[in-house]
Amino acid sequence: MSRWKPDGRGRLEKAALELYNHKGFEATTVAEIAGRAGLTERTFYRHFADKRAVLFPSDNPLPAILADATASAPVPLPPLEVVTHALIEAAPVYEEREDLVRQRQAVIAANPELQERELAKLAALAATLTQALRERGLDTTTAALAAEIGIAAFKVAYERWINDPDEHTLAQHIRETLDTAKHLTTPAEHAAATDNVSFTGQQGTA
Amino acid sequence: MSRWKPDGRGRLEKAALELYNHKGFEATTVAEIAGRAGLTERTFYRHFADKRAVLFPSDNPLPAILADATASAPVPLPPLEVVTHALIEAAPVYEEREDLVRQRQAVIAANPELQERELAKLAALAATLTQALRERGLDTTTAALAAEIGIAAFKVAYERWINDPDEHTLAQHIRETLDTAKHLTTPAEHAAATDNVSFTGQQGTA
DNA sequence: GTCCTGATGTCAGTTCGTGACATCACTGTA
DNA sequence: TACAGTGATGTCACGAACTGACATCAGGAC
Repeated sequence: MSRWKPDGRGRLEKAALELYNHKGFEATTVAEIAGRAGLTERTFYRHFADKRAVLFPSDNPLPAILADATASAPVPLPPLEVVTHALIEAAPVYEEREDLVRQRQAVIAANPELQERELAKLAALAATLTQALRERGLDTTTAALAAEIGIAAFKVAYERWINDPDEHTLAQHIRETLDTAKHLTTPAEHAAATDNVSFTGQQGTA
Repeated sequence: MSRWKPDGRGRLEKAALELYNHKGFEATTVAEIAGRAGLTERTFYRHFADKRAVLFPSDNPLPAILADATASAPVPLPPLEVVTHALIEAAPVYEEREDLVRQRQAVIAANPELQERELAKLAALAATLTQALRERGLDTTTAALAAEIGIAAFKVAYERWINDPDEHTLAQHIRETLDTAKHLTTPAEHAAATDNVSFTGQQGTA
């Protein structure tokens, strides 16, 4: 028989997610994770760069999907439509793993360190999109702007998807959010649509 | 005479920036910073939450400026114009400290950990903007979207300002970038403006 | 069979970050 | 003038995050 139980990496991922959920990210030590997976701390660091990386898989398919979708979009499409197309192509990656994504998101939402890492990952996706748009012939600024705005809209759409359970698909939220974005420069009835203004008194100057 | 030299915090900030510049962020230990400032490591942590915080001042005036400018903008303005107005109001904070800002940015650009923190700070600004927009009567989604798009555009404008020395002011870059954003959904001559397409072959799948 | 490879273990060390307690110039007050 | 209180700092001890160097040893290649 084999010298070790198979898929050490998978066991570490599973153990980490369980512990992060059960007792919180900060309160969980790497030694605990490794122990639960039947491995040592040192081995954890052979699979993951740090304690946070275990939640951010390195075999992430999103960059490739975004790059391919951007490259293959019809040529006459305006930049933000290309980005919208690419993001909708990527949506199934989330939708197909909904349970895991939600569990993961709950852990991230509870910890600022993990939120930082999440933002970094999104920024990396924006960089991927930027490069792919440049390869379509866009100048650097336009490419970067379309990419960053696309990711900005994705953030909002993703949060809505997470918070409005099975109301819509993520792809639908992305489509709707980017449609909303188009009207942000017209002086329509944006103001005081309803009176549900929250007078909390705090300014959120964190 | 006083028991200690005055402005320990300031000395720590100065020492940290010098060392981060000179030998890099990672290679600099907190003990070194404290030593150079004539203090101890423990005292460093009384002034700053961690090694990175020394580059991100806690008395940051930006949230208040953005919140105030958002609250005081003319009512009939479309959401993205309100955000543009607020960002331009905030620009002098950077422009007035240009030397320090550039030095700080060089350090951040050289280190992923610091880039993460920078992204987190920008996300906090987006949250501040979102709240201020909601208090103007915008619904949550529109507010969040306008705020995130504004910050996305700010990122691009800021990077252009940093890289194009004294070409334009930051405020001008912000204005131009957000003007560009308005045309991102129209199928104009975005494609192949010139032939400076870079065929690097790599997909940037980091 | 022997050699090599690769995933893991062991161990020692550095650095980050924190809690607990000590010090002592300065400040106010009787 | 004495004396208590305050606050910025120092000292010490410690847990936990990472890392480099070397050891182990099943299984596959030849």
